Amino acid sequence: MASQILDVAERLVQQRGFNGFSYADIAAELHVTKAALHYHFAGKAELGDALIARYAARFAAALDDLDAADLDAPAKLEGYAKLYLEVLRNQRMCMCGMLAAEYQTLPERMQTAVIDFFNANETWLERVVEQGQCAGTLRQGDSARDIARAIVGGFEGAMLLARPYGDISRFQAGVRPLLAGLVAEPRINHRAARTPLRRR
Amino acid sequence: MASQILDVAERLVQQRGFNGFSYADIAAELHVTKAALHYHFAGKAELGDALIARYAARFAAALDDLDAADLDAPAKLEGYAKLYLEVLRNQRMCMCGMLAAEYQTLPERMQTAVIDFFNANETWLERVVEQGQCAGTLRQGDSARDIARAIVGGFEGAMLLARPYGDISRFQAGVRPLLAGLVAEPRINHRAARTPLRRR
DNA sequence: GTCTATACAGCGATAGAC
DNA sequence: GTCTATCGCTGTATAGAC
Repeated sequence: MASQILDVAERLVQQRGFNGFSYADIAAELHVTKAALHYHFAGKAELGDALIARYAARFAAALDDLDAADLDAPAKLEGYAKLYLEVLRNQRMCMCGMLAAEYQTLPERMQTAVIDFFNANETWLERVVEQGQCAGTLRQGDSARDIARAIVGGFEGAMLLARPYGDISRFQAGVRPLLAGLVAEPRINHRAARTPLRRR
Repeated sequence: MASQILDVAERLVQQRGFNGFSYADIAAELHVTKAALHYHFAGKAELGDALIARYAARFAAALDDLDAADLDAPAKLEGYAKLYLEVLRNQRMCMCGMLAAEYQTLPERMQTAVIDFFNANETWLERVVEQGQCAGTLRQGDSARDIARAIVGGFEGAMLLARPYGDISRFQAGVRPLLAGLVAEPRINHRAARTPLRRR
């Protein structure tokens, strides 16, 4: 039961925001009463904690899978983009992107958890970017940390805007130039070089 | 009076979201009653309409100023970034970025107004990018439209993430690699070339 | 674990006096 | 234009029976 509650609440947070749904919404959808929900999650703050914890764990597992696949940096970034695309396909915003907007209104524990989520994302991306810069598949110039921040920000922002338009292709269109600017130019006399994320 | 109401409401929307504040919040801050607010704005939906209209008009005027300054494309983009930076400095999110997150919960007229805001931004950026591509100051490769979308998305996303951290430099760090990837490489044998937004 | 019933605060909104 | 007073509704949360 707890997991079904989380399923419904998760969708509602991602589509309407933490301040945009109520226990009554969840209860109605599951055909139970509000009181039943309070048995599983004492209050909305605790429900929020559980939502982020599960979401972050699932995301971390997806990143582990990408690491295990032994891909080069551009391919890993492409896989990372696919994670976002899947969320968008369900007409949702990234949960923590949504919560970032509402940040000032969140209970303290949720605030900390949101920050932790983005820290984990940035750390993972930073390693990928370092890998790519060493291998020469990603452009040098900015620090791996700054590039990681540009990627998270660019992806979250592209999602944020694609959703109101109801147009997934807007996400892809907005992300492509960002990645194109990060991937290293093929070296002179290396005409045959190509990667999934090459410009054009 | 109406403009003071808008001032307070504007700050509350940008910091807490449209679902994160109430008439009571505004009334308390202005030392008036809720009923007084309803005299100026019939309902929250009408208040929201007025908020976006004023915000969008102010933003459009700022873009006009940038056009009037007769700058090259990278300088215009830098000026555009400064607009975002100023909002962030006041510990706020872009109003329409915030509303984009809450989009599904907004009254219909507000939804339309949010879309219009982003359309105007993209159109302006698209012209700037075209100008830069023709002049050779911005990289070719992606369409001006896609690059414009990447810029709006990247900026909104960088804001979205910088605010929870309470760290303005995060915005700049996240935006720099994005712009660096868009600005054209200085041409060979043009060592002296430099623009405000060059890589490094 | 789920229910009924209820408490109590807050919400957006309105009527009518001043 | 602003007030007092109040409405009807929804919000989160709890007590206690089953």
